[in-house]
Amino acid sequence: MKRKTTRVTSYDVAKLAGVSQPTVSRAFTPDASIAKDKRDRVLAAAKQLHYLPNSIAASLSRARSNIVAVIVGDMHNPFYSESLQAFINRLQATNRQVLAFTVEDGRDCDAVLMQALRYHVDGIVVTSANLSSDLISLSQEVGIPIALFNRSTSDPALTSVRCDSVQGGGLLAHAMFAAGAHSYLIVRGDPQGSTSRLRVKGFRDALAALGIGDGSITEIDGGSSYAGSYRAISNHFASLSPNFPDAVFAVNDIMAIGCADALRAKFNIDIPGDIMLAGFDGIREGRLGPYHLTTVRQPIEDMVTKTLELLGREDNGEKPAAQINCVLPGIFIPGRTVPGLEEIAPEKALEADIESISGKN
Amino acid sequence: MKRKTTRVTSYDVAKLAGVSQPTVSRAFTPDASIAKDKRDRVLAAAKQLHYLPNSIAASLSRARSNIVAVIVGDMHNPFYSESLQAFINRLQATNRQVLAFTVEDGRDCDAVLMQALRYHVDGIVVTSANLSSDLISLSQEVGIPIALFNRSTSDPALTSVRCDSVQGGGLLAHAMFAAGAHSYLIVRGDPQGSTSRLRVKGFRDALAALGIGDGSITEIDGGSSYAGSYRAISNHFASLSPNFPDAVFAVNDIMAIGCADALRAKFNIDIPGDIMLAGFDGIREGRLGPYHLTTVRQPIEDMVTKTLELLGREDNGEKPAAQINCVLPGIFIPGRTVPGLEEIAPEKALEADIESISGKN
DNA sequence: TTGTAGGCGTTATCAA
DNA sequence: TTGATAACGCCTACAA
Repeated sequence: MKRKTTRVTSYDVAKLAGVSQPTVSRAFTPDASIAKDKRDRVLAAAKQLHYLPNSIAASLSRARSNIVAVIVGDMHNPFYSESLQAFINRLQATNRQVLAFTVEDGRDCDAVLMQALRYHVDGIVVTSANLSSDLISLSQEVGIPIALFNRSTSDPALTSVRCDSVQGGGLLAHAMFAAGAHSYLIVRGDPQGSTSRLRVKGFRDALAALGIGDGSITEIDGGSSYAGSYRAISNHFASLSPNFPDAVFAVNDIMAIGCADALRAKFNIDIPGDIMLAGFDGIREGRLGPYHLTTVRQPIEDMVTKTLELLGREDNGEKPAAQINCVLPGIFIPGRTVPGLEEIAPEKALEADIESISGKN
Repeated sequence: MKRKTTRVTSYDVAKLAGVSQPTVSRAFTPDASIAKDKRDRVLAAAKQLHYLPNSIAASLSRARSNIVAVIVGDMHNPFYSESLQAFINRLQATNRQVLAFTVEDGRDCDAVLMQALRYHVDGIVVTSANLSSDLISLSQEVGIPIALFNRSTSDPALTSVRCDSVQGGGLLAHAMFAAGAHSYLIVRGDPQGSTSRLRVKGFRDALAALGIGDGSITEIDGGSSYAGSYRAISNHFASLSPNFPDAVFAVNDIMAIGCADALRAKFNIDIPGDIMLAGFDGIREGRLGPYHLTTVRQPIEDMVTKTLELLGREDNGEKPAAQINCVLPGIFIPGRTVPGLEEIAPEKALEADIESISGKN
């Protein structure tokens, strides 16, 4: 069976360079043992023929694709697009590729995961999505490591990397308490998700330690999105008119931004004059002029580093006996939405904020 | 030579199911001719063995990877992360994968492109990045189609899909003129990029046709980013104090947002009371409460459709004789930053705005 | 509809 | 250091 092959292969290069095909392969392998003159001759021939090594074939032969799958749950939340970007940058720098997937609302993550497994990727990063335990065991069967990003898990088989939600929530509670808040409104996120729950827990625990009783704390559901929290705030205050809290804690920045917009537009509330506000994540949008959100930044770069390290470790067969749950501390970012904080770095903060936001065309 | 193979292959499944290996392959091929009972038997065996077809091997054999590379220039600009998301969603729906790359400032796009070519992807989408003509011809040599997204080109060999910058700029000029603006400030983007230049051209041409002379128009460089335009506005008005224009046109939304923040924070200017403002792109952030930016939305979905269609067409060997430059019209989005527009859809606009923004955790 | 045989383009093994 | 040869796991062509 003959195929009309149109692509240039290593055999073509070998013939032109007067060497064997494996020698061509060696010429393109960094630390291969090959005479310098042969390598030069091969590379010259390759350039002349416009030869490019076929990574797909290499992957098949090497049983290693140099591809990492990144499954992003909600690209609407800038935190996740920032995370995706971080993964792409980091992997690109080490000559690995990112196979990117999105999943709507953590729904049919399984189908997507299956795709990734079929490509025999070196590892899979899952951000905020729900995977079935079937798929988890399948991935282990196949030998492809999975790591959860920004998500904790009770499944002992899963590795995860996340920011310390409890500690972060506590930092924000302390800041608002120190600024004089007595009554609090918490705008929750996804009730299924561990992230929202832990942030709320950290916040409440800290308040309790400070002597703030449950009677001074109200919780509402913010639907985990800008629109959801905008509506939640609108509805909540529309019903019991003047009963405004001193402080609002939204479990993530995009929701906090929704709260800010709703409070200002619907109720003409000054932030932080009338009500102070805090979010969580440290997304770039939170640094925009109208917000200057007080928040806790997730250390994305460090989290990415750790995630890839854990994936690589498992990939080398160092299957840990126990589950690894890496929890990194969050970084408190003072903003203008809690009074008395900006003084920490009056002008520098603004400049830093501006620099941290970009956007070319 | 024996390899200690650990993975389950189609041969294992074939043996268990009592069929030949190609039959296993057929069982996993949607429209293959295979008896129903055999397919069932194969699928049962596959499930039992946790067999997953190896897409890498399939790609090699089929000379077709079902992978499309998407090279994103600037993930800091939400327009590009939205575009990337659109590509991922669309391709995922048709069982294709996205190999995602980023390029800093369109600099060493070539290295990244080379990576993509090596994976023998089915096509490459390039958004806002500069590629050398060497690489372009190489890709043609190799037979991998490239399409530019949101970028025009003079290179006759390149296919491109973009929004009509000239028409869009014109729409915004008309809107601001109709709202009573006599003097204009244009905040430019990347001077190298065609996008910024064409948007400015469309804007200026329309103004000229309306009788606004060059003397009433000032142009400054906004550095193509939030930070750049924030600084540009700050510097520009700091020097010649009270000489404020009636209207500001920033060539993209993220820059317009930077302008809005600077105008408000540094000069206490009311938008649109003192100065009206317009952007371009239609990013989600522009819909946030404090902005409600008047802008022209790029029809991302249609652009993605068109891009993939053109890539597919070339992939089927239908190499067009001439360059294809697809230009789709932009959609005028009335916002609150130009007076007298919101009346078009008073309450519905806001609701629509809220719905268009999400963000789960 | 099914099986046999060969090829996709590389890397790994082993002997020279 | 180099070359012959055998995998890698699948798909395609062809014959049965």
